[in-house]
Amino acid sequence: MLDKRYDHNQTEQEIYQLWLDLGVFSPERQIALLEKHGIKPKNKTFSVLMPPPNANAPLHMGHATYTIQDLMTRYKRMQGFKTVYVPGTDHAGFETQVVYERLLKKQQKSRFDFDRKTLFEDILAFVKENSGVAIQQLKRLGMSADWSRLTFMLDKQVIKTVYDTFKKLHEDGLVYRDFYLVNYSPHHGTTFSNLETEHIEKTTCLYFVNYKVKNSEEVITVATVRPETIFADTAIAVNPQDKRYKKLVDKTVINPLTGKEMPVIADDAVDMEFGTGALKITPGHDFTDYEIGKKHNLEIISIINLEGKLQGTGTEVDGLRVKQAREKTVEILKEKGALARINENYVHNLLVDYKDKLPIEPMLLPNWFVRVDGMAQQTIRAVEENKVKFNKPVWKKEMLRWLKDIRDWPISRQIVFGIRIPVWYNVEETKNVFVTFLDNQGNSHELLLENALTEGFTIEEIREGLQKLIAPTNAKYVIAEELPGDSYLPETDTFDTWFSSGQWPLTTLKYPDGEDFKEFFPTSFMDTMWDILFFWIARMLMFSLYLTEQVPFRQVYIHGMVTDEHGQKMSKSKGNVINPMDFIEKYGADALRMGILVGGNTAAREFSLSEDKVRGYRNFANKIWNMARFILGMVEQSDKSIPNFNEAVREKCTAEDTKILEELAILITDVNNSFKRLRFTDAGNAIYHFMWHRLADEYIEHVKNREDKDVALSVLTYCYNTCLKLLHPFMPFVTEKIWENMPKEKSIPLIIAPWPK
RNA sequence: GGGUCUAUAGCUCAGCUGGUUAGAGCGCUGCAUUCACAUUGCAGAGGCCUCUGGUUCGAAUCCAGAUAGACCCACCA
Repeated sequence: MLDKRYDHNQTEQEIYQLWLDLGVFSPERQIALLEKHGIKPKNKTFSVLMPPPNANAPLHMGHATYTIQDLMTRYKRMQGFKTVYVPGTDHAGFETQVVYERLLKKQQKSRFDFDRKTLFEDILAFVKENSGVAIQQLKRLGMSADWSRLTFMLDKQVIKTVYDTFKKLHEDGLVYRDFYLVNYSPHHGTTFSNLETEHIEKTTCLYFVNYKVKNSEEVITVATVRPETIFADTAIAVNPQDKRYKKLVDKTVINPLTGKEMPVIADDAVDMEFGTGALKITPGHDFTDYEIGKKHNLEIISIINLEGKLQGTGTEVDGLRVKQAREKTVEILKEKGALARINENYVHNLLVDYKDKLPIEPMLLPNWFVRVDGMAQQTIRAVEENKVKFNKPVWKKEMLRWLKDIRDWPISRQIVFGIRIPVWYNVEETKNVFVTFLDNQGNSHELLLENALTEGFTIEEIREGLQKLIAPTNAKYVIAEELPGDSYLPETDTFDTWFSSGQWPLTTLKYPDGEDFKEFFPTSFMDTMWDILFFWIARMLMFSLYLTEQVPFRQVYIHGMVTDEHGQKMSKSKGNVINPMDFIEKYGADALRMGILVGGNTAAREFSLSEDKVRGYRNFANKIWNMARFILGMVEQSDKSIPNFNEAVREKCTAEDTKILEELAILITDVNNSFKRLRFTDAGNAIYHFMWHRLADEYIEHVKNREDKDVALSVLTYCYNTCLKLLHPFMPFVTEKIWENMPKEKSIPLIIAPWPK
């Protein structure tokens, strides 16, 4: 009846369709089906939220770890919990816009050719066009998610919740607007949070520049990698302990480029050991200098604009990009004889964005911030009190460390594809806002609103073609979802993606009034990788505690990164990237799932996945397939009167039978204990070993020689069917397919068959 | 600079609160094919458990140090 070899491709499609037809992923339907089969469900729920993959990108191997979530979901579902696995997709604002802009570039266009609204609609259409892929692939992995509950990050109800949260934060005085030195990427045209930046080592020139002391022959030499920012210098700082410079403190020096007088100040932040021990202070373009500048009340000068070009120096460097400006500035310094020397092999840590590793300019820009210390305190308490559990102590520690050191959260992003910050500026009251817009003819303008109005543009025309708006920090505004009146222009910044995804448990379950929220919140199990522990897990905890005073999930499972067979991170440049779909094609989703769940320890920081491993588990699928063939063949031969395993059969058992039954009982206990301890590898390994090396290699061989085949076959079928149940959460497809064909008492689908106790 | 983790077979890793002869998968070697399965079976080789000390009747396991590697956070111009 069954083919000699197990054909995963055909079976997996067929079985997934079977589950969809049953509707069993829906918790309501699950309960109805259980009752139909006369099984009493547990009076408890189990809920898991899927970390939303990017809607417009295909899955990568990291997503194969979603099988951890599906494993728990299936395990609990079989135990009779009312179970829901809620899927969703993310708009991934910044990432998606980057991808889309690359497409535009190929068409010789750029985002500056479109007004906000058009650009947003175009990107959304692009995402929608591609958004089926990720979901199709999740289905191929076997995710038993309730697709009727699918949430997209830009769904109406999500935006509604995000806006409500923003309003509440504002009412509670936790939102503020401030000029602040932020991580600005001239390349991407947006601000980043500290979490979105990193440092890379780079060899550059370290320039030693002389600053003359006023009314004296003396000079102070300063070491810098950024001579172009000398135009914005407002002081020289030395360490108060530094004897070399003691007599120069409070003296005045002359800026070699601008000729401006600036003070020499003393500050502990200066490292005597570094360079010359004297530090030039540029509060407008450096984070340390900004702090020092504020402390000493220094003027803050900004000479780099949003395109990364210099402006306002009154010299030939104006209009040059930072790199060229630096070369030009060095020339000028040389001409003026202010350049002492250059160290050309200086290695320093350059601040870059996480995406393209391009330089970040610290820029003084008005930004929206969320005051987070209160929420952080609340979260620290919840974590310390173990309201939320982590699978390893290290993650709890990491979480607390980050929360205790948290800074206010800049939530503005200057990208279009996201949820717009629902703020409107009354431009009759505040006219000194800076606007970039396309007029009726599609020509671009970049100027002060006042001037635009004088030039004859109407507010409406500007609003329609608006690309970017920068309002001063004291601008009057109202919070509203829709245009509040004719004299208003919208804030053009969008929320940081993590501002909306941080509310994922609330938005997917339809906080505050939805049925799902009442029934399934707090959720039971949250699985993700450690790279977004702060980005996402921390933010979800903070938002949920702030809004509901409850943690959003009771158990956090942090899994490691999937690496190649040598423990190397998969990356395009290394050429070792494996597409999960290739493995599914070749070896089946069941085999890939086993490769992830059992082939390595998912809780380790990294775990390797090799083709050999997955092939091995494909072989295992075939092995259990053939065990079924053997059993079915025997049943057919033996005049079809194999008794179900019961007390009568048990009385006739031989020593071998009793032994295998005892071992099965131990297996069940072990597997349940392993699940309790979230040690999936142990559970899977135990089942694998028992089925292959005990049941197949030994017991089946024994059965072949038995006189009382009825008894032996009854025991064998019982053991085998029990193993199918245990294995189902790991290898759902092949087990369900075999289950359909096995002799058994009840014809309940394996996916909801009662879990062995 | 602050913090964390790892080191066990050729490879990838288990080995949990110390306790017989240190385990698995893959790979390797030899043998077996009208048998449910060659996507198989049987047999086998292969380990100073990184090093040095310490605690202990007993250490892969606990402690200290060394060496090597990985990561997180912060960042010095």
